[in-house]
Amino acid sequence: MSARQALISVAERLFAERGIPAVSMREVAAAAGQGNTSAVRYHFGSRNGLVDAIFTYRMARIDERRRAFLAARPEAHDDPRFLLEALVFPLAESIGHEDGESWYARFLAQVAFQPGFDSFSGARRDVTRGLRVVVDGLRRRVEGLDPPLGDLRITRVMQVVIHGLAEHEASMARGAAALPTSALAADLVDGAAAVLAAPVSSLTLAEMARTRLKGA
Amino acid sequence: MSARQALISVAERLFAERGIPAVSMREVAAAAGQGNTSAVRYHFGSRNGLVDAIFTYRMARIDERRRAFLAARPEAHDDPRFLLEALVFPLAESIGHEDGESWYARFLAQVAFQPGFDSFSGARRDVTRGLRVVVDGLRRRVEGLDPPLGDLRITRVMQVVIHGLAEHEASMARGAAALPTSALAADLVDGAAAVLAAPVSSLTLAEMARTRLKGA
DNA sequence: GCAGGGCTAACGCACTTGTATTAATATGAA
DNA sequence: TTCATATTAATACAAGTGCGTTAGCCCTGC
Repeated sequence: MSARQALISVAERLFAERGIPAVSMREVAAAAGQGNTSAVRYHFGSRNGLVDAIFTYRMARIDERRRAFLAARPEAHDDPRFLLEALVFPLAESIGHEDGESWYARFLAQVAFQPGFDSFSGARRDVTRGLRVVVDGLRRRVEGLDPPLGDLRITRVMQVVIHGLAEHEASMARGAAALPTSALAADLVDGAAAVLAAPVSSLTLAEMARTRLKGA
Repeated sequence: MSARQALISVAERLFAERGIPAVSMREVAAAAGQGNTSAVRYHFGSRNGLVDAIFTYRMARIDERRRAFLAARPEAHDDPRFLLEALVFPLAESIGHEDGESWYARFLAQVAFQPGFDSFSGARRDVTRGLRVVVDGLRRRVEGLDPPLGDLRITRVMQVVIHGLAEHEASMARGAAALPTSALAADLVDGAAAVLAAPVSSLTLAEMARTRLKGA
């Protein structure tokens, strides 16, 4: 394994276990077997460069599987449940039955919701082409709602999926997972579908109308 | 304002904005106007002590309102929607129309899902009595499901609510909130109710049966 | 062979960190 | 007032931090 690859793997684990800002670049280098204290700086430029590299390295394979999943049923691209499966399953596979433990979900949960982080810009764009298809499809699904509610639903689906997987990954790590990953993934799709299609209550409608009047 | 109180307020903001491990104790003390670099250590013992103090300080008022909300309708303690309102509204009020900006939701999102964190133990127990009523009520609601699924639903509700509020708080901070807090809170109840009551798909049932056989 | 460039090791520097110690000051009860 | 106690200020120190520089290594193309 190349030094660059070792740095990525080791950093992914340390970041997931202890939080990204809590890990020093020296420690990453040392844990990757590098005598050089500036190894991370040399290979990735900065801490953010390393974070990007981890994100991209894993997401490349995941999104590849996602595109394959989508391509298998082009006629179903308007079925929200199918889209959610395309969102969840490739992620779940990558944390489930690899040979050993996994850390990517916990890493992703820290990165994906940082203010200013954009999954579709820069070097990340190439490894989120499948994700974009999913998000666009889901967006079409919530077009009937008030625009602010629709956007909210999309983010909420992402939160449910990513934090749900991260929580599961942590449970597995401490040997306390109540379900195998495949079952959890299926349940996660159920939950995400429910969030997406949740009926808008009369209270919500009233509250939106009330505050809209007030604002005008 | 006492020094202790100033430290709590300032630390809450810094932790929310930059992440708990990324903020040094010196910086907290300095930002609170303390010349003493060991002020946090003196008042709270450690970083964790400070985190506990922030959690407790805010949660005391929030849970008080929650208990009042619950007490207003004792006959509705079996209505999941009412329980979710008791969960969400007091939290939402504390981040919505206070005079200024708020940071507690983002702080809470970092703390509440840390492995090993228990909202109901130690000094936190007193300020989560209302929360316990809610959780117990919700638990009764999911008794019909397979036990692992029920627990999963409860955690998922918590994730939706806390991360949903944190996201909203961050949006407000950058002036990009699509909805006022009261409307978002109502929508969050809709989402949480949907997650709680999401039907278990045939795929999930099949996956659970399959993997249970395999394990036996 | 051998020159060159990519990679690694070793080390330095200025600065920050948690932790501690001691002195000064505020506070409140007798 | 007076004195004990609680709080704050002013430093100190060893360890760790990001960042940078220099020198050696290995491997490939010529």
